[in-house]
Amino acid sequence: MSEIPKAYEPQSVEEKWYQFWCEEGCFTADPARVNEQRPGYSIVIPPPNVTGMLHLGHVLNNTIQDILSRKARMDGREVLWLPGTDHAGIATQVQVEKALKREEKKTKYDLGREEFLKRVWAWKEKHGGIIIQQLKKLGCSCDWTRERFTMDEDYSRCVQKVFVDLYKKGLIYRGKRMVNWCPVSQTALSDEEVEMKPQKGFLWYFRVEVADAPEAPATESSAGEGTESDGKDEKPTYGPIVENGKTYLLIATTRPETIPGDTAVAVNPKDPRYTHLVGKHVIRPLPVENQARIPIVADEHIDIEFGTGVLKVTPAHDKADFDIGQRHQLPAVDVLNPDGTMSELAGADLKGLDRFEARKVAAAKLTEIGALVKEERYENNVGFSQRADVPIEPRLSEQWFLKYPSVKEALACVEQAEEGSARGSRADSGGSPESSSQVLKLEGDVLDAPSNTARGPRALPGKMRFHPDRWAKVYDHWLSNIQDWCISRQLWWGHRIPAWTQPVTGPTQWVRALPQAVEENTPWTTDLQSSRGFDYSLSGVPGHTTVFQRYRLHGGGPGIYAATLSSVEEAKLAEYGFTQDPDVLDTWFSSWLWPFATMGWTGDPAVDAENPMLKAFYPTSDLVTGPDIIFFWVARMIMAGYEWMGDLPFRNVYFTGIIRDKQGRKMSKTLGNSPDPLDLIAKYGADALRFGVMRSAPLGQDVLFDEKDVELGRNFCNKLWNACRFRQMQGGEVEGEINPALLGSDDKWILLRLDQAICEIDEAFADYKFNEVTATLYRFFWSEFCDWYLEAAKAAFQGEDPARKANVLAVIDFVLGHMLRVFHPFLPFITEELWHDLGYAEDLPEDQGGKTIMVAHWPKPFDNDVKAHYGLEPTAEQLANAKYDLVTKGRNFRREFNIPANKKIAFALRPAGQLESHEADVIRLLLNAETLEVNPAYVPPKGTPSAHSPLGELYLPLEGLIDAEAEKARLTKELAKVEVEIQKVEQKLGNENFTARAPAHVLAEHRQRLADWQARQEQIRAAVDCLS
RNA sequence: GCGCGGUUAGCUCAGAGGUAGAGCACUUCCUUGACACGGAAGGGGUCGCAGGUUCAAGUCCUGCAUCGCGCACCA
Repeated sequence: MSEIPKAYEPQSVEEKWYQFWCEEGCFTADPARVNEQRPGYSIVIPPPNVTGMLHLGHVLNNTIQDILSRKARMDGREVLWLPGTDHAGIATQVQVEKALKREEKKTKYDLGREEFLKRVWAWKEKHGGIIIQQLKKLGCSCDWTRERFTMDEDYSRCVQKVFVDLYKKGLIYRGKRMVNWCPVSQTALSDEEVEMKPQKGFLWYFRVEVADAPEAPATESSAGEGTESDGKDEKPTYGPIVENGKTYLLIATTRPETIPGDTAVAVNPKDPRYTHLVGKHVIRPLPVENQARIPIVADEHIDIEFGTGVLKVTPAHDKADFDIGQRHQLPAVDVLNPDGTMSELAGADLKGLDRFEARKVAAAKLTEIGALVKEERYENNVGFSQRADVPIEPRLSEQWFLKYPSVKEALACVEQAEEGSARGSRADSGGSPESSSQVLKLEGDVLDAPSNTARGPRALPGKMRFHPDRWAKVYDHWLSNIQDWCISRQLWWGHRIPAWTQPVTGPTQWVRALPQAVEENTPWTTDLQSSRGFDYSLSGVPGHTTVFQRYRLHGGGPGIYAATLSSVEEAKLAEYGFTQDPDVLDTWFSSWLWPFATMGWTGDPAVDAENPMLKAFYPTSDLVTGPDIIFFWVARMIMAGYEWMGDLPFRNVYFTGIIRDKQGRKMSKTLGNSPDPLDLIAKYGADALRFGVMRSAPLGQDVLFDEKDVELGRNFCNKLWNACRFRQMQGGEVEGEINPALLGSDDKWILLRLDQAICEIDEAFADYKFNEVTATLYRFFWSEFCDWYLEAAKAAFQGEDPARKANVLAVIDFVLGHMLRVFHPFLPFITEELWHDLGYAEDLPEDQGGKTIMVAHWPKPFDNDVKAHYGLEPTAEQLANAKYDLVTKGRNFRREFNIPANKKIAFALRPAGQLESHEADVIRLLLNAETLEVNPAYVPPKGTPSAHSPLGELYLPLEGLIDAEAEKARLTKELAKVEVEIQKVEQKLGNENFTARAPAHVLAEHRQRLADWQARQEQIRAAVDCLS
């Protein structure tokens, strides 16, 4: 034991212990140690981007994972918290491209693919470890020996394997379709990467001439626009315009620049205004040099109410239009380049312009040719690229798609917490895998045995639970309506698609080139109808195969696709004239394998069945992540888990809230409202940051972050530090034996409070309510242990009884020893430091806290034997409570009568019964009294303030110093309050319905309450009498 | 449009049928031998609104208001 400094200084402590834990291998999981007595517990980290920097979201997320991991270790489980990063395709590539431009003024094309990728790897080696280092500062107990990266060789192989497997199953296909195109990143995106945002723009109304209109009836309105009768909101009505014998249609659009791409206009077949024109043609106004005739088609999709009821159809640049085009066999004219500029086909006026510039020019052009009728301000939802924050461009493009596998299983496994039946599963998870901790039987003090509480809404066997469970509904909805996943990205950084292609130029070309067997067995497939591929070994080397499919694109030529994992086969394919697909896979197509690809999964069932890591740690126990990636990641991992492991990937998913600033705004770099967690750690300490964040993060709510929370965390640590320092300053034997015979009411009270706290904490843990745990920790340690128990203990320390003093020390050690352990998951550093400083590690076996508090046993609530042994009967608690109540009232006198807090004054107590002298000593000390005269026959001088308690009457005899009138006023005020309470209770008890129907214990409680208030009333009245 | 969440003390949030809670902020007093990153004592709420169920409603039900978040092809 060394002297500890007055204020807690986290920096050196944190550094020292983190290094110690790592050097001693405290975080390293060993699958060989897993058995019935020692169940495995596992979490895979949601891999942060290699480009990433730690932000408060990471702090929240990873602190929770660390708490779960550390708690599980103390529960006696073998814990794997598996860390790593993902390669973040677009984000990383963009960063490196930017750096390249800045430093060398070059583009990736200047370097070429291979050289560019070298640069990305170099960049990754240099910057990729930053976030990992930051997680270490936070205290994360990840198994760093098993750190993974999604581009690791083994991991990449898993990705390829999965691709070929799905391809072979006919679930992956290539198709020419409308995709979400990001003109900045110049790649396709999945639907999930598109964010709808309201945009202010214009609705342009322009007219087009019907080229082959029937003779206009004379009665036809000649105006295209009218207004509906006399309504206040003048809602224009539209119809064909007849003017000078010509018929025109009025069309509303937000995107006039795409007019050159229009290949039809469409109306609803039920729209009487236009039915006679269906089948006719209009003259497309742009480009002016190419005013083509395009048909008027009838399609149900058109909303009669919207705009003019006429829709321009641009199959190449709108998803809905594309579908209409399919239904009516319309050509698609692509008027945009991949970078968002207008193409040749857009015509001379627009060609080369950026799409937004072109929009203005197109509108001007319409005005110029007299086609524009009007423009109005308009707000609509536009899809934005999440990554580049620019409007996406729906674009017809050839991409790889995936029909999601194992959807049925994924839908079935997540328990929907509905009213009724599902509620039943809340109770004991008797048969659940989580209860495997119940088989734990560890020797030692009952108080030291690990907790085996497995209450709460944990998942049933084979099932999964979301916390909070409302996300199950969101998940369910998404999974029930999913579209095929566009998995190819036009990037260089990522997993290159292991598919090779060769277009078929002539009817027999490929047949000559490839072996007969391939031709005969290779099925045809299209993007609408898939089938299983044909497996063949081109090289003839055993175990090396290629999967072939013959492919016909929509409106395109036929081709052959081949997918293989084998480099030997790849060489052969090259020989036969195949080229590898240049694209890479969506990053999520690799992260969805994270829970098992990180554990050495190979895809070979025989090998995987013998994999000790998978056997010990799959399925993982808990996943902690943000709800913003429920579709991107969580749902897809569940599908992958079923598809390749035949089992769900995790049992519980904890969804964190989103961290916002104290005004409720999202954290963002541009707002500058996102504090750097490392600064906070430097200023307050990692424990303080952890505690502060956890304290303000209720389950299922967003977190409004305030630096004050971290300050509070620091204060808490400092308080803990000083409480332990106080203990240390008392000296004496460490963790002496507690003698039950010497326990006073305060000792018993704090032991009961400790028991209560442990119960509450276990319960909150079972429900993943971490902020409730912190609330209990805070209350128990600060409001109960420090404010009352330590203060009361000073009476023994100042007293003359060495046996009592030693016993109080033993109680303090007992409580602190338990407290440090329940604090440990939240405050790993300071608890480890104090654990050793106070000498609690000394007598314990190495693997039970002797080396580190990390594996000290989690405290267990007291059983009846323990309670009986220490005499922890409810009356002990009542006596202590009565004492504290009396003390509070006594202290209140100081304020009422303006007596400075530091002035020692004399009190007198007329006890209601027997009061042991050391109990009186405690009261005297807590009152900061000069003396406390305990006298059953005490008669107070007139005008003496008094307070009533079950322990007796407390008096403050300050002759001459007390203003009798003021005291009378005080008592009268209190009397009024008491009378209000009496009235309330009497009213209730006077209600026959209440007395007849309320349960007995409620009734009894009310009667007791009334009696208490009435006694109080009497006492105050007596006191008032005494004053006059 | 559909779905989900919030609305409780000045602020941030707990509480889910039986006497309204915490932290911060505020007021007064206190550098007393663990801690001023501290101690003591206080003040402060008709629990968004309106109905209903109940002996009893922040708590359960129905509607409404309001803020926020998902999902959705209205040009």
